[in-house]
Amino acid sequence: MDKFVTRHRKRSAVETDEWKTEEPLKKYKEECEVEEEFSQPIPWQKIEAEGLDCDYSLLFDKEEADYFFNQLEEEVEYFTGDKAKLQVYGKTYSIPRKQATYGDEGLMYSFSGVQLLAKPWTSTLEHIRDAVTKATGHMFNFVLINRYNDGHDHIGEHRDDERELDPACPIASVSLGAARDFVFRHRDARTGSGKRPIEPVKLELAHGSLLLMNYPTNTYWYHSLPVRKKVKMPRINLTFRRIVKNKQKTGIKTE
DNA sequence: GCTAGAGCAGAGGT
DNA sequence: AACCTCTGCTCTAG
Repeated sequence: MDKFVTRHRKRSAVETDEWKTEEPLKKYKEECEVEEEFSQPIPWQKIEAEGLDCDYSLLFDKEEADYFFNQLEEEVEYFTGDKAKLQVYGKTYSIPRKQATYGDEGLMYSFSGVQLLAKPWTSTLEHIRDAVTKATGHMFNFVLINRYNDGHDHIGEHRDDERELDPACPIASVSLGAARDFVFRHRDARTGSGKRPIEPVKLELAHGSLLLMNYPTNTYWYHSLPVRKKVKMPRINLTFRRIVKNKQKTGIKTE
């Protein structure tokens, strides 16, 4: 039996034409203004296990999420060429997804051994970032964007490199587009000696959802976005982070 | 309901 | 942190 914490709460609208209008942005801005006056916290779902501490919520309703998805599809410039490749066991592969990075001016980060400069925030990304800040109380100076074209695109099990991240600031993962399964596995439940029978924690990341990964989740738990061949539509994932300047080194991978 | 085959998902090796 | 292979599970057409 699956133990998914959440199931499709809302049907994805990516397969419809509903978002092809300017109305959602107007409505979103109006709602932001209303929220200023009648601000009430969004409902969070706590996800906990040994050494794992996450919070999950629906940050955007379907209309807002559709709008942001569409905007990002038009705006985001993903890496191509060598920057979209990766060496594993001596072989070069194209990474099974698309990636892009945006952030505060001058922020450097390392990826697959190459130092790159974060692109400047777009207005859409600033909107989303500010919504996340408003919902969480945390500020972010960097976002890594992963685009999964369909259920064949995926990311393998990994932990985020915390050495250049501010551990007091959670990683905030916003999902837009197709809902995808997301799996946490405790490091001690993986292969090798000293293996312990710790159940994986599985969730489904819905269109418009926000997953906060709090300390010390990334110390003990690996996470992945597994292949799901039945998924035919794209998903865009934004992981907002706080990078500590002068502490930057290698190996950001994300979800 | 039952069965056989296809396809999917997960684990381990490289 | 990628793919490949192997194994076991689930789904479905007949």
